[in-house]
Amino acid sequence: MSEQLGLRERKKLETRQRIIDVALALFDKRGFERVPVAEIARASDVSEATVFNYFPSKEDLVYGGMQAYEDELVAAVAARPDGTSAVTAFRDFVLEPRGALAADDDGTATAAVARAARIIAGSQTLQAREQRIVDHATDALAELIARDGEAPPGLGPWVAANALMGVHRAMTRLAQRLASEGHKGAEVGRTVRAQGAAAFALLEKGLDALPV
Amino acid sequence: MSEQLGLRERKKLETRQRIIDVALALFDKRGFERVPVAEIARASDVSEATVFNYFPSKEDLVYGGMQAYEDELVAAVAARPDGTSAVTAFRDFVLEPRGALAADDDGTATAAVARAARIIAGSQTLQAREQRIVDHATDALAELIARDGEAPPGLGPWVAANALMGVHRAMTRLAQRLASEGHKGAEVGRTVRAQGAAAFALLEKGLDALPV
DNA sequence: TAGTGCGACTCTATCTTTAGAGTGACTATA
DNA sequence: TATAGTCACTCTAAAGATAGAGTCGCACTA
Repeated sequence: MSEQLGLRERKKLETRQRIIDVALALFDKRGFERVPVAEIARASDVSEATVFNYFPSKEDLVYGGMQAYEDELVAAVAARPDGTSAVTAFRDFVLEPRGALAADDDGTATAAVARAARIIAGSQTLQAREQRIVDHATDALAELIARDGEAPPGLGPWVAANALMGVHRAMTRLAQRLASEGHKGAEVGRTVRAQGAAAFALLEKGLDALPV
Repeated sequence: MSEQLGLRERKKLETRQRIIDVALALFDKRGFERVPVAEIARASDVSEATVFNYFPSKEDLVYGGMQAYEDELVAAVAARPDGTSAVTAFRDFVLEPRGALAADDDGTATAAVARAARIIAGSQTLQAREQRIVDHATDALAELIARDGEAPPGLGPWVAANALMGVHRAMTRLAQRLASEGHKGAEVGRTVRAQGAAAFALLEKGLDALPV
């Protein structure tokens, strides 16, 4: 757990995290659009310039984490070992227990998930940004898939990428719903992963496998 | 109470105070000489260079406040209004209720005084430094007194300065003793000031006034 | 429709802190 | 008495944060 970071780097991480915590708390209370960045800066004990040093835009205070996750996801698929299909790499990455939801004994992480859901639900700006992130990841993924097979360039790669991303989005929404309903971390994680695995299986076997 | 400082200046004060607090706590626990500056820096969450940015020497962590007080004292005497004697200006400055000891309801300040006494008592280095500070202030004071009267340059000014500084030191030691014995702030302040006033009166009337 | 204000974001100079290597005194130990 | 180690303190370059002014788009209002 102790990353043995230098003082400089450790303080940067702390500042970054403090800004995020403060901002999300304010967003949750008053709504994303009704909290000026200047106020976040004041409450975080930094200057406004510092907030923009860390986060290129106000939206990144909410979506920085998600953006990073999508980037990692695409990178993981791109860097998969030979012999592993893009679909498998995608599935393995998404299903891997990770982050706070893996072991969230006190419910802190689930509370954060529920809060994020509330914040996003309350802002069209943020919903639009989520869409853009997903679209971008989908395109990148489709590109990878297209490079994979020798099939002619049709709709296949993009449709496949979209289907995969759909599982990911569905898992995210399920997690948000469960968290909002008060279920605690470990259970949420298990449920989401199980449902996700089933969904991937469905896609792999083909939609014909859907029970009638 | 709110000084309306900018962010930069406020953080500097906070950092400075945090370093002092951390250092004194460590000194009290282990002794001045047995706590490396590097450890103070680590525990204060700053680099060693930063400690020396704020405090020219390790001793200044303990004596910075005292040094500043002596400087102010000499400055106050130097800047006294016309018609006021150096002795009067000195006495008024020293007897004025000031700082934490003026109103120390919860005993925080007295605890700090007692701690400072313990720390100093445990280090010859610090005792020597205290002596140097007092000597320096005494010389400066003697200089001011000498400029005052037209008397020939004899021992008078220095002896007078020393006598005045003696009252100040005696008051300090009384405060440290009372604090160490568990007396609380407001009472300590009152007692010290009363005893100090009596001591000044004795000097002013001349030692012949001492009861036999 | 022109004006006004707010708020996101940028830019530059300056201040503060850190990293990291180094010096010199003193201490303990062989 | 040589040797190694500890520690106070210094120095320089680079990183990070702040101040303060300014741009631009947008909403509200006269």
